Amino acid sequence: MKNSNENRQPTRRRPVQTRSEESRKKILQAAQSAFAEKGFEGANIREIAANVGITHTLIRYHFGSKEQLWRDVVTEMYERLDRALSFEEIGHIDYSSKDGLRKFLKHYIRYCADHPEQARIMIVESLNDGERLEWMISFIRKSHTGLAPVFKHLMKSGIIPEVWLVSLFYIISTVCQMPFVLSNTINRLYGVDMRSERAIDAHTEAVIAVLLHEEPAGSVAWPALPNWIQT
Amino acid sequence: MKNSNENRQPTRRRPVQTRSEESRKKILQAAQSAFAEKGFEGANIREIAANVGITHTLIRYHFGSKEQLWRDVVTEMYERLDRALSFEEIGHIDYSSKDGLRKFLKHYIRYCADHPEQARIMIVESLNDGERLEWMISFIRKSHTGLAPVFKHLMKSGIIPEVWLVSLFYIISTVCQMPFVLSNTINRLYGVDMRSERAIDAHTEAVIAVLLHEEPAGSVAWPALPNWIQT
DNA sequence: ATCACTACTTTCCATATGGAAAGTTTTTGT
DNA sequence: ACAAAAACTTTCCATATGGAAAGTAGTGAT
Repeated sequence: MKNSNENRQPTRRRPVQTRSEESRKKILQAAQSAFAEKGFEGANIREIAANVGITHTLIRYHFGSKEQLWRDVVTEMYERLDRALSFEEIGHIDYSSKDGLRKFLKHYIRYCADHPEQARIMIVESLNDGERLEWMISFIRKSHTGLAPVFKHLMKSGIIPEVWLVSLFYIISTVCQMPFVLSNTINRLYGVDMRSERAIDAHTEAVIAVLLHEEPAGSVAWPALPNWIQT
Repeated sequence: MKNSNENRQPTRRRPVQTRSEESRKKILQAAQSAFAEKGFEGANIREIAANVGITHTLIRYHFGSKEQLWRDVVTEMYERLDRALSFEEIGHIDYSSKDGLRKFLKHYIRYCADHPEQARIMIVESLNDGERLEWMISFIRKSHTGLAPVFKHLMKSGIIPEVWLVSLFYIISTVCQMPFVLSNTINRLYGVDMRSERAIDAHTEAVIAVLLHEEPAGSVAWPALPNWIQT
């Protein structure tokens, strides 16, 4: 009744219908946006359902509860991150080189730009604290466990100064994430759309330049800024 | 009726009583925590009132509405930030030197550690977007306007690579803020209390080392980390 | 002391929300 | 085509929430 997987073959008859999967996907997508915007408590399943064009009770039918919907959203997000940062993708890079770090940053910044909801949901739950954060910690720990050797190697190779690992982790990750997490503010403040290629490229260049402490190539045309900040 | 200032001397008689000011202060403090934890919609004035030991209608009496309470909280926060980063404090520093940047970072990181709610509220409202963010933008713009010359100077002096100003702003500010914004996650993940002096010092050292790209002095004993990350 | 004003509480209301129960429609295997 | 199962909707309920109205208690000037 609750878990979607158990729901699939309960009496071992009748396969899942395609319309069901379509509804599920649409609900998950809308729920991800809602939870990222409003947080768990602020989001409401009626609105999510309305955005998908269904009734709120269908969410309960598919996911059992608002809480379980949230868990399925988070699970899917971290699986997506795993795929994006899997060793198939970046595992072959030589981390001891500056070029390796550059590639990693490009990969991760692109991911953050494409999926800002992930960091948003993580942050919102961190603020709230509580059981949902505790549950999410296992996913976060997995990510950190995978990346820790990379960062340690970078420090030992002298590419990054040797600092407290926790700080380094949050310096690198938030520098990649936050402009996209805060895209609404940046848009209202600077009139820049952080989802634009120009902005993503400019930020990628900036992060690489600051972390590796080298002047940017200058190949990127930075998005223009309004007058109040220009002079 | 609505605005607290108008409420002070409505019929220009009877000064404000001290108990009133005490209630106001306590409400503002509790509201700041609540809004930072749950966001505007998630926070509820009944709970805030209960934490202060009053009834929720008294909040309405003092602030007019939940919305106005939020505005007063935000206004107070940004006034506090203004005081902390006012030119009296850091205006005399020579920004063109590395030492100037070091002093600024120490100042600001200390502020973020002492008042993580500010960045939390700013972030939550950015996620939500809407009228409240628009209203808050004027405060944010003021901060950015004040700091932009500093960052531009640092870039022209060659202390920081010349990058897109928006990126630089969010790189520097979030690097200072986020570990304290996410202290709940860090605590659950690494067992480290980011409010501790050791953690604050370690992070300050890390930020300075990474941004200025110099090996840390090593005078700070980093907080110990759990086994799963150690090896 | 007492009166007027401030500070605060009690009570009530409309609405929103997650969830439960029961019903209806659509799909599918035979 | 038809019965059974899945997919989805309608209806109802309990609770939570912000706010309004009216009442009570505390305070200070005279």
